[in-house]
Amino acid sequence: MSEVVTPLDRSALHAAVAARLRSMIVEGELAPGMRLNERVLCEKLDVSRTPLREAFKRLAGEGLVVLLPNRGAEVARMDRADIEATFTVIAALEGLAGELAATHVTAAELAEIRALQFEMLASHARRDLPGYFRANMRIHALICAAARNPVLVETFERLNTRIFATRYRSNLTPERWDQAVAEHAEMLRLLEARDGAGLKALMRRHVENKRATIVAALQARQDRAA
Amino acid sequence: MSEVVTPLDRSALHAAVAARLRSMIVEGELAPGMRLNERVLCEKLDVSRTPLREAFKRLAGEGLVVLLPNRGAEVARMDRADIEATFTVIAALEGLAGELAATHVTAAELAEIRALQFEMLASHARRDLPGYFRANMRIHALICAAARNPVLVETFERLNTRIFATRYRSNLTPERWDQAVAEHAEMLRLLEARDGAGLKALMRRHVENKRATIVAALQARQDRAA
DNA sequence: CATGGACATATTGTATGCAAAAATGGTCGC
DNA sequence: GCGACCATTTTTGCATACAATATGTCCATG
Repeated sequence: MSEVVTPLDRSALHAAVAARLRSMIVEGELAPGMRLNERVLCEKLDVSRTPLREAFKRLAGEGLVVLLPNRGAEVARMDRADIEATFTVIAALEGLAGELAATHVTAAELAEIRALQFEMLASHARRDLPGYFRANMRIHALICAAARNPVLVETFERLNTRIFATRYRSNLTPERWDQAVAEHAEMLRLLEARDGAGLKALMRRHVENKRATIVAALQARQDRAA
Repeated sequence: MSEVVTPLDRSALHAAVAARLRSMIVEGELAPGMRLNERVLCEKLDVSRTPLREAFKRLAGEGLVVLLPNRGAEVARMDRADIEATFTVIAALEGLAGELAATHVTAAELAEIRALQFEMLASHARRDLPGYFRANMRIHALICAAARNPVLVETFERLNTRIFATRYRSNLTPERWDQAVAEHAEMLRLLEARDGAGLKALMRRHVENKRATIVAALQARQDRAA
């Protein structure tokens, strides 16, 4: 196992450890279902067990980690049904975000979303999937922020974090990719038109389309395995 | 300050402490903004600092507690805007719950919701507000459960916990109370008719009406204070 | 009287020790 | 060869000790 990657901020160790673990989980370095061994992680992060255990509890509260009584902690597992259920809720939340953003979005935000839309088109043209997802993700986050509802932002982030790898590191067929780009163009148009109802419906559908793609891919993988 | 109320389950102390604190926060025994002094709570709950601090971190992950660097923890404060924002998200979530419940609700669940509706009518007739809220709350929880989406349930509970006291211990004008009861009758009718779209719209509106009532009450209180 | 600084106290944050529970491994019996 | 059982090791959970930070108090000074 590798050594300490980057030294942690020694003030507020538990928070720093939680942040590091969160990122390791999101990046897949700590895979779903993986057991979180205290001794190993203490050595790796160069901290004692106290802040590490406190970080576990924090992440358990966020739903990223599951605590097993007397058996420590593991990265939360997500089966197909969990992922589908999570996307369903996110679809509703993003629908709400779109609806509210249409009312509250500022000119500066709209300009930034336009810029990101072009970045996304560039990545699409280059078939640069990581670049595409980066711009895509920022557009979704910005629309959510433009809703001016901190609870919505927090809830969205919380759920989005859990399915981050699934959502933003999946494969896309050329058709589905084209469709997603077209949906984003329409999203931008509706946002510029301040059409809350339209944006709400589209964003919900957009996320539900993503859900369908992901679920189908997971189903196919499951079938291949069987 | 009072002594230990009920001894805690000594296995899984941190979880037991978290549960106890959660209930104390929801019941208002630990009010929003109140500082959580470790020594005091250790004595009161008869545990050492370790499980107590782990419980703090857990509740922070759930958003019930805020951690202040080097200054411990306090019960999360909720100003008028936070409460309003929370209701807005809950309204969307309950809308989704209604929509999905219309498809997935079982006959047994429907029967129980009918029974609770009658209980609620009884409490309303007696002007028994606590009894009314008890039945009311259980109906909302049951519809949410009937949606068959564990992520929705978890997210709903998480947000509902934060505004629990506000939502379920508020005052109601006779008119607003009558209106709420009427909305519940309509909710039941739409659920029986398996009208997902109708129930979605109604539940969202129902919660948004509640939001308006609460926000107006908070505003009035604020004005009086000024 | 307000203000600021030094000291004392209280509180929080991290590391470590100890006990209990779970995992491991090896031996025996079948 | 396989599985059950027991001893050993490992790991977790809680308590406590120690260090660092924040808070409160008192007095001196303007």
